[in-house]
Amino acid sequence: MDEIEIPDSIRCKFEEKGGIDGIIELLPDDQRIEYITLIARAISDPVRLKVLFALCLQPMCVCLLVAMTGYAYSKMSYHLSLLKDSGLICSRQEGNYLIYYPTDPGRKVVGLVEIAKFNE
Amino acid sequence: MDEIEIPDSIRCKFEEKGGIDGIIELLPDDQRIEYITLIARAISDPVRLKVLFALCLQPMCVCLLVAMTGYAYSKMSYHLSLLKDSGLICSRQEGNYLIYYPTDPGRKVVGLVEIAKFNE
DNA sequence: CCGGTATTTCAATTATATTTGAAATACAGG
DNA sequence: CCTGTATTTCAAATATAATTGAAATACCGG
Repeated sequence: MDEIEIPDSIRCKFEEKGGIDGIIELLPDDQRIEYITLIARAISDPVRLKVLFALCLQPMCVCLLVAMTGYAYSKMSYHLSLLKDSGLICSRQEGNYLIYYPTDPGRKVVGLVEIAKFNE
Repeated sequence: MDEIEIPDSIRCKFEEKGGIDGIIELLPDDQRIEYITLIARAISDPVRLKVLFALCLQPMCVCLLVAMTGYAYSKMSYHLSLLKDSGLICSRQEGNYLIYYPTDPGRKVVGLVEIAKFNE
């Protein structure tokens, strides 16, 4: 099936694993890949990541997040909606206020990031 | 210092933590935040994530990655450069071929993602 | 029901990321 | 040195994401 030249140093191991098709089978399925990239995109912005961390310390209303970051309301609202759409945070209404707090996956993501010390 | 109204349900805990300034101090520092977002951006694309997973299974030359994904060379090269710039993969030359393989942080990222089963 | 506060939504703009195909580079073997 | 293969680079085009400020919504207390 493969008509590709494969460099000697990897051919043997590569073929042991069933070639390209074998490797593809060992990869996470597309649904999982999509989910991971969704989460990664959500935390790929410094303010969104800080907000997620902060909410894990303390649920907060939008006005506090605005005060914490210096962002405009509309900007914060946009970023909160991305975090919400990715399932990392949610909110409850209390009077005039919307209190945002992390979901279980949100806490898990923060936990994993904290494990990863990346001490290069 | 804060001239913001804070909803009752969170005021107490919020002030215990030192208010906004207290919470900001508990957050990861900016350098760390930037590093995490760099990594997150790198794996925020499905093909880049698959490539990283695949390289953890088996170092590969570009032609194999191209065959695996169906991407054009120039496209694959662009995505490889992003993964490389983020420090998740690197390469060694062997004759005509460039063999890409994961760095330690690259393997660590894949390991963390594998831990995170996100069984919602 | 009215005025005020908290927050979101919207449309227009700007910025960033990705794709594309052609041309350039780099190496191996004859 | 010439040819072929592997890969990258580049500039132009396209697509996606983020910012902005104004207007809309939602809820509260009087």
